[in-house]
Amino acid sequence: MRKPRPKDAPGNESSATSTRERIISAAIATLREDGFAGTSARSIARRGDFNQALIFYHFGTLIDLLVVALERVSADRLSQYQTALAGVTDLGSALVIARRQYDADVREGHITVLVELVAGASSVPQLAPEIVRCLEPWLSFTEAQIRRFLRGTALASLIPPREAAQAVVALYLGMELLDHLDPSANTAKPLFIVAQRLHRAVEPLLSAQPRAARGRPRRVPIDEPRRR
Amino acid sequence: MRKPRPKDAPGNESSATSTRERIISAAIATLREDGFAGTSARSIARRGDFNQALIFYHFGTLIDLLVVALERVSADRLSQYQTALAGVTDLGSALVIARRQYDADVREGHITVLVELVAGASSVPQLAPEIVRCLEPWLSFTEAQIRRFLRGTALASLIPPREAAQAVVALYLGMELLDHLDPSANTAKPLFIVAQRLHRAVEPLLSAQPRAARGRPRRVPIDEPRRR
DNA sequence: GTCTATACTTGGATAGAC
DNA sequence: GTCTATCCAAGTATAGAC
Repeated sequence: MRKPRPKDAPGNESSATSTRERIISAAIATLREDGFAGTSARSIARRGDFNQALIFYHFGTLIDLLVVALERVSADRLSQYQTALAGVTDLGSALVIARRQYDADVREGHITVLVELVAGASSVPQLAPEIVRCLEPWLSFTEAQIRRFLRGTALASLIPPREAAQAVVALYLGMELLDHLDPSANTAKPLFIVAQRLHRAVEPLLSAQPRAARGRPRRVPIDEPRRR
Repeated sequence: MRKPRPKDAPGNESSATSTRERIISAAIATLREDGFAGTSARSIARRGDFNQALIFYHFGTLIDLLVVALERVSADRLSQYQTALAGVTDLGSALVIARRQYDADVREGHITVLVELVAGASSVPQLAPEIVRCLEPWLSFTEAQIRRFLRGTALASLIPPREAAQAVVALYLGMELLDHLDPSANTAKPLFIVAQRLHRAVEPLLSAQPRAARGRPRRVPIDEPRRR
């Protein structure tokens, strides 16, 4: 099936791997600066100031290069969020940190790259499965956070963590997509503020019942089997 | 700037406008069946069984045709939602109706077309402003609904309708995008169920205080000026 | 491993006959 | 208004010299 590619990781000689890195960086930069539409083998090579043919020598295919870039950025950002939220125990400060992290991502354009690729999958369907693969760690991370902050609250019986995680990721992507279509929309920023406001208002009703609930909310019957 | 296009609406002779319609339908069908990646002047013409050159005669540009298709589908769906939700007064049945409507949209692939175009804007940037224009009515419709169902509840002082509407639309798009990347994900469907469950649980705390609030929630100070 | 040159394909768009 | 034939640009990918 696959084209007989030279090799994915060339020998360890001199500047070999270094060139690979240069190409990856150039690909990421091009996605960030010129968007998916402006990302071609030629434009990447121009930006990175190397020969266009090198892309095919090192990666076999432009798409394969983009997939590597995707993995790189995705893993990079996720680990940032993971370490940033590692020691945090209360939802309030988690929101503050997430917001700070998000601002940085927007400022440095990390998210732009991901969104460009996600959207780009509509033009290059072969990207779709790869994106799904890279999104999965985000989903389970988000799910874990939700589980963590829901534990012991009244909402725990109402919100299924997996589905909530999907919704959060979808909301995140959707907001970026909108802001990206119309940079003046600013969908995402005010949302964090509202979230914090809501949290402050609702918090006393929830976390104020750490274990034994006073007048605990009746468990509403579920009309579908709990998944996963 | 624009190329000297023949005319947007050709004379009223015989089957003239009828051809225009055929082309539009074929474009929509192609977007739905083959996705944005599979949508070209040639593929549209093949599906509609007419000559490829007709597209350029009637619309000047492939993109212009896609924009017309976008407007068509968007306006169509929105009016569906509007009439469906017209007489509804309580949030509970609104959720039921929205869910029914949504199921129909998915089944018939209407949303697919919109999402393909939204995502396609990453490859054809000229689509972006047109999409923003078509999204605006959805935003104000959603905002109006939120206003309507929030009025008189305790949440009214916590949730700014415009921002909430943006979030809802973003969530909607994001879920479709995810389901579209991975059809087995099924992000959207369970969300409606959770929403209904949440509503049933929270409802007594909210709508049970129609006017004068008993022990009304203190108004949390806002740290940013209210927009719009 | 890197370069130049080029083959090949796809797809938007136009000319001009009918 | 519609068709055939064709042009042209962009972009992926490869061959082969260095």
